[in-house]
Amino acid sequence: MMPAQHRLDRSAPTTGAAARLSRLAAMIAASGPLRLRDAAAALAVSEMTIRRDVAGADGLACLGGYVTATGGRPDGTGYVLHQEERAHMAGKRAAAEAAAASIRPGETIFIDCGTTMPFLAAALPVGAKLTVVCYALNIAAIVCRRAETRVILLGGLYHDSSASFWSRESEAMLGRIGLDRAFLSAGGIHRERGVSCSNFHEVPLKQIAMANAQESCLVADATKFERVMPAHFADLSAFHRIVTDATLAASVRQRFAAPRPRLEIAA
Amino acid sequence: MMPAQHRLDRSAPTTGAAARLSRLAAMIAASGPLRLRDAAAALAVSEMTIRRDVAGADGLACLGGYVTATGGRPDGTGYVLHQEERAHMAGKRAAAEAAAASIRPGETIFIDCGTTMPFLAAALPVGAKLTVVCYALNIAAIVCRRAETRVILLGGLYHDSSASFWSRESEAMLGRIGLDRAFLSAGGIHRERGVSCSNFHEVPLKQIAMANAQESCLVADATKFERVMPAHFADLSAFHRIVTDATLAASVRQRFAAPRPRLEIAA
DNA sequence: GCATAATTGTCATGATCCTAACATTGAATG
DNA sequence: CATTCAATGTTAGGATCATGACAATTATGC
Repeated sequence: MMPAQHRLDRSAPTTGAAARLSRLAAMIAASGPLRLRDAAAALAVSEMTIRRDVAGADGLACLGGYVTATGGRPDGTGYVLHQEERAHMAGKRAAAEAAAASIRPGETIFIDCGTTMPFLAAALPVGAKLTVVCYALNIAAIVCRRAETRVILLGGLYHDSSASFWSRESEAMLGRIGLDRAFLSAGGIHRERGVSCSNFHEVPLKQIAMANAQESCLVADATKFERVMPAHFADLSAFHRIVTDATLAASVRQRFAAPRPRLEIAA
Repeated sequence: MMPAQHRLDRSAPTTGAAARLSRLAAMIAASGPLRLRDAAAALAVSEMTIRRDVAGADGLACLGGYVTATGGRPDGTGYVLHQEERAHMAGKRAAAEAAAASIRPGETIFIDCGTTMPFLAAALPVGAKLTVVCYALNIAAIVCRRAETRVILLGGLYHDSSASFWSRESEAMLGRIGLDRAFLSAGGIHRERGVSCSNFHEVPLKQIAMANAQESCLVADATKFERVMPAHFADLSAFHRIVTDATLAASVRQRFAAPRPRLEIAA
């Protein structure tokens, strides 16, 4: 009935299941998912033992012959998706695609970071010869695949929480770029308390982009309304448009009915 | 003989394989790998169509029933590699891994762009708490997954040929970063005509990195020796080490036998 | 030294995935 | 309207993966 741990924990285990697990975790953190047979060969045990080790561990899983980290980070590490994270996927996509529909060929646009913006990046009109300015790794990864598109990535120190970069030089660079449209995301949209996000380093970049853009467009699924996040970065009136999805409650729509920003509901 | 494109490009592709691929990439960027059946359901097509789409795309792959982002694991297992990257893969990996072995915990290192450097990025010692400076998208994609690693990406305008960025601001930023080691790649290594690459925009960044580093290490497979590319960026004597693979011809080894740079052959 | 228990390896079975081949749909063309 | 071709769906098979049972090995305690 009682499980295995009948020995005291050592501080540095060099043999046994615990040692294998830590080595596995290190290998995966270093270079991504690992083939099960490679893991078995590297640790000089059978695949079955790897499976058993992983089965009794948090944060690791065997899927499709690979041993991989669970927890699904935005860069594609790990296989397991949290239901929570995907719950509003349809809303994000609808809002992002509606927002992207307004883009005209030849424009220079700014794309924010966050989990909504990848959908916008993917929905950019093809063959439109755009110039895209961004500061997130996952956005760049999508946009850089497009033909006929100039991509400017604002670099700097990487922040894992939003897969984005920041530096003083990036602020200066962005300040010199004239934008046709800026597409911003937000974690909170509140009638009185304005628009906010969770990461403070994003604030200056968002603000500079809005200041330099002829049109500022806020893109967010309906769950972001009436919420407030720690980092305030703009008042509602600073936006020309808010694009969201159709699940926005009627009462909220009423409260946000104003000439500016114009509230657009994606079909 | 003529391929598919017999219609003029529309401004917004709402159907077709290209549109599905973009959406898939967005979903994966937003919330990690997807179950194949979920992807099929979300895009209202069969799993077979998802497989076919993904098979004809770079950067995505189907693994174990999931569709996931590739790029980051240069070991070839189930991953799509560009033709260029396939060539001399064993040599590139051997040289890169030998070069990475010299890295000590806590160091600040510069990693160049090119097809050899992803192997080095993947071979960085685990748990070493490094600071990594880079200017290529694919390098950043690998390094940003590592835990306990600070990543600084030098941004700017994207150049597709080497998946790298360049800007004046990046040069300034790099100029202010003190480096323990700079790992450089090259397309040509010639005894008299020095070290060269194909893209001119890489030249200043390489030179600044070398100037700021305590040790400059050239990493290249054996096929790069005795060749000259258009953009000269350094003399041989500017390097402390050259790390290459064991297929280097004996005659060439003799010619490059010098106290500096020290020629190291990976086993 | 022996008995016991934990650990690991091997095998077998069912489930799932991957690929190829063929059928079907739909759009463009004459 | 018929034809043609590309794109997609369906089916089936072999390959691979996942899981449980059991055997072999190693470690531990008396």
